[in-house]
Amino acid sequence: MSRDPSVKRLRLALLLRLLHREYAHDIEASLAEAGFGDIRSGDAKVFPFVPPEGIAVRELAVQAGVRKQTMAQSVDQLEHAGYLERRTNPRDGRSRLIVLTERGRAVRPLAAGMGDRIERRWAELTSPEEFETLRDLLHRLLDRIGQADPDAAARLTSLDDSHLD
Amino acid sequence: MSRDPSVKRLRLALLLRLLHREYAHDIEASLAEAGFGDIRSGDAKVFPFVPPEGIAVRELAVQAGVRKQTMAQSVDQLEHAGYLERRTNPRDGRSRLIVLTERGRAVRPLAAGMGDRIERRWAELTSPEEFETLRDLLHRLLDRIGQADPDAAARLTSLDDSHLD
DNA sequence: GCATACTAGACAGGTACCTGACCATATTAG
DNA sequence: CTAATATGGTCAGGTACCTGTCTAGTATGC
Repeated sequence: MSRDPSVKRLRLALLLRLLHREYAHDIEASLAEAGFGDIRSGDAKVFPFVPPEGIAVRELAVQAGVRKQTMAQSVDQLEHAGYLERRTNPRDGRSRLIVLTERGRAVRPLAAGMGDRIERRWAELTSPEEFETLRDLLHRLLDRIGQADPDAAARLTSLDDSHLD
Repeated sequence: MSRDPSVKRLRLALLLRLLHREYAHDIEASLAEAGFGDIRSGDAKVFPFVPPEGIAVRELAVQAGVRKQTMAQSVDQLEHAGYLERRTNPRDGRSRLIVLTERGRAVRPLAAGMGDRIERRWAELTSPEEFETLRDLLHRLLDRIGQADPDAAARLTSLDDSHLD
């Protein structure tokens, strides 16, 4: 793992931010190309987690690693755009079941594969081994941070899907 | 680099986001602890780049890796809170020079060291070698993305400080 | 069987970024 | 020296998250 001293050592935070932004741009481009330009990149994360029988907003939030309020906002957007519906949950009056509409079902396979495709493309830009190493290192670092700091652990619960909020 | 199959493989985007959020939380905690609770984490990035003779907003933005509009917002905040001033630039009527106030100068050394301290702490949570590898891999991946895609390259100019906007 | 938690979701508001359009000043080219 | 162009800064508006608080339903404990 050679270190090139001619390259300015950028702050880690900047590297993380730039890479995350590229990811979002890629998602957006994929959606637009497939004719779903009205889905915003942040909302695409919903689709892979909506099963045919429906799912609660809270559970969706845990799966996607965001707060329930953030997920509720995405669900609002997608409901408005006609990709999904909120149904009452006959088994729990507080909860509502999110289900895909016809239109939403058309997006599902695309959305599920999108993240994989981007990661595969990136893996090929360096090397698959290098990319897996990168993922492992990020994961390990997050785990260690969570172990070292209970507050951080609470924020990182999405890693082991205990509860959020 | 052992890969533990029992750990759920999280989407790269989620790992990046969570780690970036932890970084921001740490910055915030450091500021609050040092008595600068009125500085928001995103604005802290300004301090390390303001030299005694002053600097233009645009140049600050390049250094920090954000758009000039974003930097202008941070400068507004910090000016309001009394950490810096905008002076007219005698050499260019369009430009204004950002300089630290007395109060701002008190923050500078702290702000400059904060990022380093967090990175050092994180490096110790795994191992310094592992952390440097992580940084290198992030950097390499960004470089490759920039090489492969001119559009991405344009967004990533902060890596080689050519122009933004 | 009713008071006391606990939960799902909604509502309000904030942060750290982003894009696009615009204006005033500076630079350059004919 | 003027016209075209480039640049620094601002204004307006949007996105993807966040925190805190509230309400309405549900589950539990005596």
